Amino acid sequence: MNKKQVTTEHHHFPWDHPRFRSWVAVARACQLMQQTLTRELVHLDIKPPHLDILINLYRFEGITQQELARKLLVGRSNMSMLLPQLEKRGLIERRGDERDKRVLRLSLTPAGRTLTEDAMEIQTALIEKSLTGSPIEDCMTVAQSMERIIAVLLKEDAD
Amino acid sequence: MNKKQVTTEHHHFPWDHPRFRSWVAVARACQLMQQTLTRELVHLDIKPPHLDILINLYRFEGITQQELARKLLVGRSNMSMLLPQLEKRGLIERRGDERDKRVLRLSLTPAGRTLTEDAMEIQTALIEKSLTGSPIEDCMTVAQSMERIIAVLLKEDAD
DNA sequence: TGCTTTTTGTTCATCGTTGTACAATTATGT
DNA sequence: ACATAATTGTACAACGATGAACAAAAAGCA
Repeated sequence: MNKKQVTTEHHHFPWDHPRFRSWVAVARACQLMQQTLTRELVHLDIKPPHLDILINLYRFEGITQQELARKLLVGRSNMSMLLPQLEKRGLIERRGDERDKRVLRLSLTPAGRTLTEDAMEIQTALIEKSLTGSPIEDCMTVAQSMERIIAVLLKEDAD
Repeated sequence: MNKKQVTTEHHHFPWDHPRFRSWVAVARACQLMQQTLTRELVHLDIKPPHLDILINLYRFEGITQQELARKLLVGRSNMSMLLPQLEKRGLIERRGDERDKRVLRLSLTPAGRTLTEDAMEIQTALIEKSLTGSPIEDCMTVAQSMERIIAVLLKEDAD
């Protein structure tokens, strides 16, 4: 039995499929990264979901809650729960738009900007440390595969 | 200013780092995959966390709640919340060990086994469909990178 | 204009996850 | 043997995320 005969082998169990095993590794790595980041952000008194919000406000000043939720792939109600917390802590501001009185435009306060920079430094350091074992071209391959997956699944959403 | 001078450019923002962008793609893909799987499992009345449990019971009969929690990278209390639900639905069994009266040995019932096979088929199909755009060697590269990340972060946990 | 539909944000009940504290059992060490 | 420590599972409060129902505002259309 030559190992090259894989094309004739039947994969009875999911974990025999290379793509399945590959994806399980992705999921576990994500889970671990999230947990580790949570621990390292504890000193700043924020959690990964808050950091995701702050980073997007850092990049896209004046964004809307709706747009923010869409970028983060979460529901609007989620933003309605988290944003008031960050506002009460003086990290962000919510100002109503005069032209469209429905939307609230979001922006970082100076304190929020400083905190975001500190948190991004922590996150970047963690990612760099975790990925130093992988050459850049491998990271590019990973990114391409993930972009493809995202494209497929987003197209799936349109039905 | 030529755009080719990237080697001398400083990366002021995290999203300018290739590894950072790469990881963001990984995280988003994971999030989307989880949401899509949740939708596709709704007919079986289970969610991804339950499926993770069932698959592990399928592979490792007689496993302990503690071992199961360790494999899934979650806390023991989580298993104490979810497993009684699955037991009440007649999908799993929890039997006490006679030698060590602390532990509960877990196993699938016939109904649980059938449901698990149906759910695994759905999950496998979803993964295959999402990854068909990526050749096998790319999947292997992804798997290797993720294993390295997992190794780094698990070593991090040991302190 | 006036009516319907769509969009934006909030509220609420529900669920999964976590961390802590706790009880029961086993292992360790003197 | 006996006291101490470590392990296993549970109970509980807190938090993030979801989906559905709702109110207000804007857009589309007759």
